[in-house]
Amino acid sequence: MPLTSANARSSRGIPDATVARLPVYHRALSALADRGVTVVSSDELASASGVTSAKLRKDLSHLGSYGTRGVGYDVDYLLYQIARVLGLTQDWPVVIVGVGNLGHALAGYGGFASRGFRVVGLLDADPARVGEQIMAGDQLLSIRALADLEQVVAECGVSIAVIATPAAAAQQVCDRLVAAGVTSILNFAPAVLAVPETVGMRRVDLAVELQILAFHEQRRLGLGAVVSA
Amino acid sequence: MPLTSANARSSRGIPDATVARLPVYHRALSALADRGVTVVSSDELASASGVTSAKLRKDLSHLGSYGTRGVGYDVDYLLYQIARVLGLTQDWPVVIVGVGNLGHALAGYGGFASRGFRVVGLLDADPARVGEQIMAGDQLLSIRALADLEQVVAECGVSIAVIATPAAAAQQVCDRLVAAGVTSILNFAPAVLAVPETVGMRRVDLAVELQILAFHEQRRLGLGAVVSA
DNA sequence: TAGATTGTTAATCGATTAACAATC
DNA sequence: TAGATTGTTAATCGATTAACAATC
Repeated sequence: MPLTSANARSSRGIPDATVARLPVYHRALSALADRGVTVVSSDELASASGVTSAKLRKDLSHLGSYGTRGVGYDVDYLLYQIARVLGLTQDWPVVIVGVGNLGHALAGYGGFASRGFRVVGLLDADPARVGEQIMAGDQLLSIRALADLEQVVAECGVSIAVIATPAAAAQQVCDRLVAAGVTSILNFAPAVLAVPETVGMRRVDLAVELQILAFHEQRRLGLGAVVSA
Repeated sequence: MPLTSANARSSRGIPDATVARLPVYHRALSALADRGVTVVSSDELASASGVTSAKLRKDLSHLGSYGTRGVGYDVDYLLYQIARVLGLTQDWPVVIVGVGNLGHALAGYGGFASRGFRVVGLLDADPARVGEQIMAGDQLLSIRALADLEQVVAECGVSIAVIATPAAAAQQVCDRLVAAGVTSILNFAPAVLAVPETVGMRRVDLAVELQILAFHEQRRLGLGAVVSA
């Protein structure tokens, strides 16, 4: 989903609506940089991002004054500034719980690493699989026992976890992760997870995208969607 | 990500912000129904969904008058009404292009089937894999040749496709899908896909969730996220 | 200087919220 | 009838948009 807008503004004063669009700009700028473009106008970047130039300039103005009047924006510099605001310049240690088909695929999935999410731990409940070597991004990791969950989280400073277990195990894993101090959970198990209100975690439904997509398919003639992971 | 709100209102007059929350209500209602609850008040459903009761009632009022004053909402009836609006009561044929680790996992992933997305075709470029039998939801499917793409789309009335190919192949597959009449593409290849503006497809970035998540992690003390697929 | 393009302003529009009349 | 809870109203708040002054 869209992210539910529980808070109107982030602490830095950047509106949520703007933050939600920054990754789109980041992606468009990356594509431009790959093509060797060094400077881009708000008009060009806007149409590459599918927004109006007025909205783009308004959004960027919340980050600071990174453009040059009469010229445009330096692609690399703007790319860095957006990455910084989004936390993409930081390293985010991630643990994956459940190394079945999906967990295995997610471990190898390049989309994590390229956004600063570094898989530092693979956990599985099956004792027979403990010790198995798996490629996670550019490094080889050994599957560890589920019992080591708390230890891995503490050792590596993990604050983000991916649950890719069977549905039946998901809630118990979730409880242990929260207790261990993990503050973000990406749940791929087909289960609704409960977290104590006091923890203050917000819930984001990836499935929302698919459902809205269906809705729009049904309602709007010829209006489809490209969803990118 | 959040769906970009290109259009303020859908054709039925339901605000986009409301539509984006309907799947959350749907999920909360499902959990209640599973627990045997038959009637729920706006207060109860709101706290189960993480919104205020005022917002919930306002949202539901856009669908119609499905509650009973002094009593609450019938869980099953409301569930059906929301499902209908979201298009979950319809069958959406889906084709998956690229049956590697991720494509294989997605084919078997229960989250598709339970939301009306029925996998009707599996395509792969590797001739050696054509004919291979794969479980997709509750049915056995044979992998077909990539050359059959147009035929499968036409035969099954496919309007939604999942791209799970290597990055290098993604754009070509995307072009063929669009030409064949597919209006929604869920792209898991680590590539930015271009679609002609005239097609009018909207772009939704799943990765946005991860990036916003990182942002919030960084900015807001103790405010995390539960992302559910 | 002249042309181009940013960053900001102010008006418009949609979403949220709290309060309450309607009604079961 | 009395209590409970919906559906709606009106005020508030945030987001979008177009126009333009600032400035490279």
